[in-house]
Amino acid sequence: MSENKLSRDVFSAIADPTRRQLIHLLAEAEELPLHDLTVQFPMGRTAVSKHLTILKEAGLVLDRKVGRETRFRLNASPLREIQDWVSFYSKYWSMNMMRLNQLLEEEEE
Amino acid sequence: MSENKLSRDVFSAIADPTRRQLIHLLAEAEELPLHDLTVQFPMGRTAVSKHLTILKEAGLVLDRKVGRETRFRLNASPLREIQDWVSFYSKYWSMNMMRLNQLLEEEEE
DNA sequence: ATTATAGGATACCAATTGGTGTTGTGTCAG
DNA sequence: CTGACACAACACCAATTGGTATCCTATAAT
Repeated sequence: MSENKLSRDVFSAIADPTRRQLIHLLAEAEELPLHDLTVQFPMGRTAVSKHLTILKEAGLVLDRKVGRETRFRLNASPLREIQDWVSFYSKYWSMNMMRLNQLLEEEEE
Repeated sequence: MSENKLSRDVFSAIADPTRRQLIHLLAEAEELPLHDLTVQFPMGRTAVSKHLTILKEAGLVLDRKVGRETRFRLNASPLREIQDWVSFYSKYWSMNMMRLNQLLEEEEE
């Protein structure tokens, strides 16, 4: 029933520094209304709300209405896709390290 | 002339699926000229070249001229920043968090 | 009941993004 | 020498992004 109308790419969702900061705030604070989030940024409420919508579309944020406020909380599990993607390349930067070490060893001799 | 044109955010560099595929191709192939990369995409040479420029600005790709062709290769180490960032949140997608979200959802009803 | 607050919904705007085609230049093959 | 090739450098364009200001409704406080 709760179908996501527009599924957003997680990679593009975390591309914006404001959205990464939102993720950080929500990770620390468990649950926050829009107002409390807005005051931490040098931009208006509408802009923050748009960023939260994008995070929601990527499944990174959930919200619930409590009285007159909408409280947002983090759902970090979509970030697993990022970790899976990036960990594939970890062997490539350790490979670079091995090459560098090789070059340094050759230089020493 | 040690001018680094504009240091690009690694997060935004990997936000585009075309650029992620370029990273993948370069990871597998060690070194590739622009032409060999272009034929793998449904777009023109100029578009692929622009994506490679963005990857270069993020430090993810290096290039060298060999004769009349420019060969590109991967430099994966900037991806470490991504891994550092995402690994911080791994604790948030644990089973306990999922249960908390579930409890909050039930409270809503 | 009145007023202040939280935030959804729009309309609007400038800058950026992701693509195109064209032109020019250096390089390799006949 | 003459083409064909690889690519950079532009100019250009539509769609998207990241922000604004404004209006409206629902809720809370007095």
